[in-house]
Amino acid sequence: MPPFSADDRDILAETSLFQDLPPEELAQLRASARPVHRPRGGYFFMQGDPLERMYLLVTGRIKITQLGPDGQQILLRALGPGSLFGVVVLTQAKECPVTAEALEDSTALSWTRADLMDCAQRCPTFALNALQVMAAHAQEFQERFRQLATERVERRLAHTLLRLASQAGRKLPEGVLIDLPLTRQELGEMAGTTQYTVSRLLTQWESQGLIYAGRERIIIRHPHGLVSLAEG
Amino acid sequence: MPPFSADDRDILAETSLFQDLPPEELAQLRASARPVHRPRGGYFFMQGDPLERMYLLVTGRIKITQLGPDGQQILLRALGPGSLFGVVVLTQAKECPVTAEALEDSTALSWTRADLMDCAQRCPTFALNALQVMAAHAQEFQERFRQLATERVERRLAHTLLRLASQAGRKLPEGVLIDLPLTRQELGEMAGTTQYTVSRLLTQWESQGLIYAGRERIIIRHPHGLVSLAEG
DNA sequence: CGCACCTTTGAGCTCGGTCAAGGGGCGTGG
DNA sequence: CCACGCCCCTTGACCGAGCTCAAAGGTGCG
Repeated sequence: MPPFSADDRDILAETSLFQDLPPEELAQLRASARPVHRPRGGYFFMQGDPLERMYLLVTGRIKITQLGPDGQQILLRALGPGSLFGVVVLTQAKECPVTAEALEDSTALSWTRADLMDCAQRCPTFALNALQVMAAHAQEFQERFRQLATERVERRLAHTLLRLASQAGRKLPEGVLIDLPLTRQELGEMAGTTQYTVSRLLTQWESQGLIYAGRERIIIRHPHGLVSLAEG
Repeated sequence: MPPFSADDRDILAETSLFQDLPPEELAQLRASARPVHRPRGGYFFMQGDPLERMYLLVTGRIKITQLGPDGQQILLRALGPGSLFGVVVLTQAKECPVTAEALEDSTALSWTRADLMDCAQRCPTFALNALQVMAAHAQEFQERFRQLATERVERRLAHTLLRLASQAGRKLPEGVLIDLPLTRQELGEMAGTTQYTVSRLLTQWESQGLIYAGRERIIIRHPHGLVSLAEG
């Protein structure tokens, strides 16, 4: 079996980290990619593991979580096909700072630190792309930090839903489906609140016709309504 | 007047972004550096400005703040000599996402995006260094995001003081001075709380002998005491 | 000396976290 | 196909950490 299919080629070409690379570098990266599969509930890596690989999700859904010293968990990101994770391997960090768990059966391509660092050494474009990716993360978390510090739960949850919709939204006749199987608990871990508060807010918004709230399934019926909640 | 002194040379060599660069690149960077001065209360850049320059603080103190859509401000970082700011100019972002204000009379060296990008194109080491810097930011804010989402005010403020001490601490016979003129208000904006709560906690800690709390001046007498508060 | 701003302290209140209980959907195994 | 059980979700009641508002010292600078 070849290590990748025609689909994988598309995925590499569509990933911002690999934009504008010379063909020989792309070929090299394709050759050094290793496919990895994890069943639902499996881990690509766990917080504290030695940091060895970067991943590009091909199929499935995963979540990135971080555990506090007292066991409180937060959900940093929930990702679908085409998303990178473990980008931190491009730095000199020794341990995984987060955990990557499959929400569904998932497959990813993966590269070792050495492969990527070699590429970065040879190809400034790659290093600069990586810089963009890192900077986007830093920006996102700065922004979420501000929201958490200054905004009420209702707004934060509205922002969370809108962000999820923009990252993993699928257009349906009824509205935009958030195409990730997230529980109330997990939404709470993203927005910085509890499952109970999430449940109450979603129920309220559903009764106002803003959303449809099902089991691990949310459809946003009136995005502009949510936006006005999120912005005040 | 020459554009930089012997001190400036030391500063470049000591900055992680410029580590391990070939001598000709370093020389080029020294040549393209532009000194900038701001009085207390002045701005190096403001949120929303066109993003043009990166800065390296040579003397003085500055704070990096972000303004929410409703005018709520948070303080992201407070920096002393040797610190970089405006690193985001290395990306393709068009606007400053934050404001940099001088807490004291301050001077910095600055470079344009073009100068830096040229350097990154020629020199992979520079691009990789930049990647480390960005990654460190992303990590820090991920961590602070988790703290804000999961920890009580008391712990967050303890963490904030310890972080400030590690970044801008000066050893004194009585303890570690946080060498930044921060008000209770500003500490609150860093820890995600109000000036009132900060004041109450500092008073309490002072009465326990953990710290000395003066006007825009804090000395940590028993770091390990604060650590045990911060960690539980 | 006076003013601006930093800091403290008290009183009251509210958002949202905690705890407890119960309903419901889905998958699995019989 | 049905039944069981696990997990997800909802709802109510309570309550407490910390925010808000108000007022009154301090402190340094012009």
